[in-house]
Amino acid sequence: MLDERKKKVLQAIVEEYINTAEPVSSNALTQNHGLECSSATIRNEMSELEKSGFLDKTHTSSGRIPSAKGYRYYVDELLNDNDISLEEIKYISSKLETKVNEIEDLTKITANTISEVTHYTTVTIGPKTTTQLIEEIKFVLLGSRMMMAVILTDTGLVKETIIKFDEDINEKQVETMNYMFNNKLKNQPIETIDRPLEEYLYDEMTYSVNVIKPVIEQIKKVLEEENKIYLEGTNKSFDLPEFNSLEVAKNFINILDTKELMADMLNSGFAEDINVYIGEENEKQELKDFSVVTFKHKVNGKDLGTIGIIGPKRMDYSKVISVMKYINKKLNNKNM
Amino acid sequence: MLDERKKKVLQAIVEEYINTAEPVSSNALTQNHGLECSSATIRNEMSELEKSGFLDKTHTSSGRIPSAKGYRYYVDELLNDNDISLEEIKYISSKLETKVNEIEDLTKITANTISEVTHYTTVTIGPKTTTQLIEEIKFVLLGSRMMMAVILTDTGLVKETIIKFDEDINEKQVETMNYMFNNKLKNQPIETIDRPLEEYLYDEMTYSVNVIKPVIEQIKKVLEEENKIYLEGTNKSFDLPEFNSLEVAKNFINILDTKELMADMLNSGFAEDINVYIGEENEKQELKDFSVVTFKHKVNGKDLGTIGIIGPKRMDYSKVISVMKYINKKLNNKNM
DNA sequence: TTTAGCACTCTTTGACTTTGATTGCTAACC
DNA sequence: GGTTAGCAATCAAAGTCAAAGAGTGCTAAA
Repeated sequence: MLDERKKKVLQAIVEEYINTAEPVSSNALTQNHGLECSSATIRNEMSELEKSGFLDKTHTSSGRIPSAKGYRYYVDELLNDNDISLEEIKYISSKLETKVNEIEDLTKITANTISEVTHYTTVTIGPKTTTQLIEEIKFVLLGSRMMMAVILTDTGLVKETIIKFDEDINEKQVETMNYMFNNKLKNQPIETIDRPLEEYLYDEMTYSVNVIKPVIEQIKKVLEEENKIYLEGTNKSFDLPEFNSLEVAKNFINILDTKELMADMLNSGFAEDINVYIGEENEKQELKDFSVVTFKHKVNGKDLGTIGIIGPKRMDYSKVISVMKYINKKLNNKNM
Repeated sequence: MLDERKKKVLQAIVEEYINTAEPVSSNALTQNHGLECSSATIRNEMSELEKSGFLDKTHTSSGRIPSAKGYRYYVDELLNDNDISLEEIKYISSKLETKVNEIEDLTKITANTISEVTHYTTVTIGPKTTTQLIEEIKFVLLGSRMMMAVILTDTGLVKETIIKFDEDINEKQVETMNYMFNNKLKNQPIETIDRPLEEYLYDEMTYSVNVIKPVIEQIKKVLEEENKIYLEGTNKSFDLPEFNSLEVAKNFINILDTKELMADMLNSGFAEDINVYIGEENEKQELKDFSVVTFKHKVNGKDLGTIGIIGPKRMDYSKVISVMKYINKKLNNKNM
């Protein structure tokens, strides 16, 4: 579709613009980009790339910037997905070797690492519990009117929640509950906690609705509720020149503050481990001036949640994708 | 110290400046502030208030703005701590009646309410665990090499943590642990988890260091580690005119992103329930251009943590303090 | 003690100019 | 035919300047 030299010019413009955040002039490309021709020739190429929609101009006499189509072509065809230094490899490795007890902590460390290496803001959400199986459920009495339910899923996720009662309960009751819930729920999908379970429990159990109802409700709630969103490196974005515009900065803060938007952003997306959304490719209108790269991270095939990088359209896609691919590889060798 | 009219003038200037964010002119005070005199008289008063250090000027021919001393005098002597409307009372009451199972949730709801009513950014930290007593500690086996420890303190705080082992453990061992830990730790301060406990356990117990060591370490860690910081309404601050300066906005984001700074900010402070720090009164240099109001919230005397409001020095202290006092009253009648 | 009047100060705004970077086009070159 | 030098045209950014407007401080009178 594009001849070799056009590809080179496009790549050079995208990379130069990613580096400098300034519209790229024909002159700037005559040095250090392996293009053995004059600025006039490059001007001709640029003009044609603009006609085909790969480049934009900010005004008639300005240099060129990549268009959405230009970025997309770069991401699909031109980027280097091994753009990672030895120092970065060492840093990432050491961070990922941190011993963690909870999946959430590994997700946080991973997100933090990505943010540190790429200097972009990351957003994190836990894995959807609704697709998982219940491996074990345990109840612990705390005091006389409070109980904790601990649920372990097949992917190693642990969720816990506190349940309060209006009447005293005793160890015996908790034990029975432990037995019956496990009996009915072990290795079952989460939807099982519903009518059938409720009826079974009412029939079989000796104690009252006052005890059973809050238990079922609270467990359902904690398993179905939206996962928490974590941010890393919000301030990093503010070092970028595009955030010198107050409007952009405000916009960005508003977006990060809207947790539902963030959750939708992270949960949408295709089956791919890594998805790139450039500007208007984002489903959400609010994100049209930003690019988002989402990364579903897994350990031994177990879904740990999704990490998103959110930054300017002029994002360093090579670096971001290289880092994610490397982390992906590393995590798959990790034993948890 | 200040005669009545000077107080009135100072109060009027502070309140006008809080409302408009513009330097206040002598003319602006002749209307709607109950000052029965001409602008010239007010100019004379303003001149004297400036000499005594209560007011500042941005330049020779500008109106006046309150100085740090001016704000302090206003907060100590002039503010109205019942500046709260019926709608606000209703809104706050309904929010606080939400049924919660965990202390953390109540803190979040309270912080969210404050942020909604005042339109400022709030920062939240949980109560210090180190001052609390252990009421109960329970261990739950999850699978064969994983255990959850649940710790209940005397103030009703529940902390849980996961512990992983390099060898299999069984229900019997967990039961013994339950017995022995409770035996030694019940109603004891958290410092008890230390040498004495360790030695006692090694002596008395049948199983190995491999099992006991991670348990003690992890419990210590979770009880001693800094509480998480939660932010509410970061974006709200960006509607204020002072955040139209990019420098201020960046600064603010950096501050909010520095969790240690936030933790220190919330943990410092006097025994008072409500503390006000205006500009340079803040211990931390970084906060010198902001004001912080901290609010230790309690239910029936039990410490639930600290909520901080962070905003411009031109903060609506009356509203903020009125809201906090009202919430304080409400929470003390709440039964948990 | 209060107030009217007025000169003085200083910011803000907008119009206008200059500077400099960059393009697009044309004509010559290989 | 593709490549390049040369040059006019374009436009943003920065600088200059004057006018407008808001507000004070001082003086003298009430």
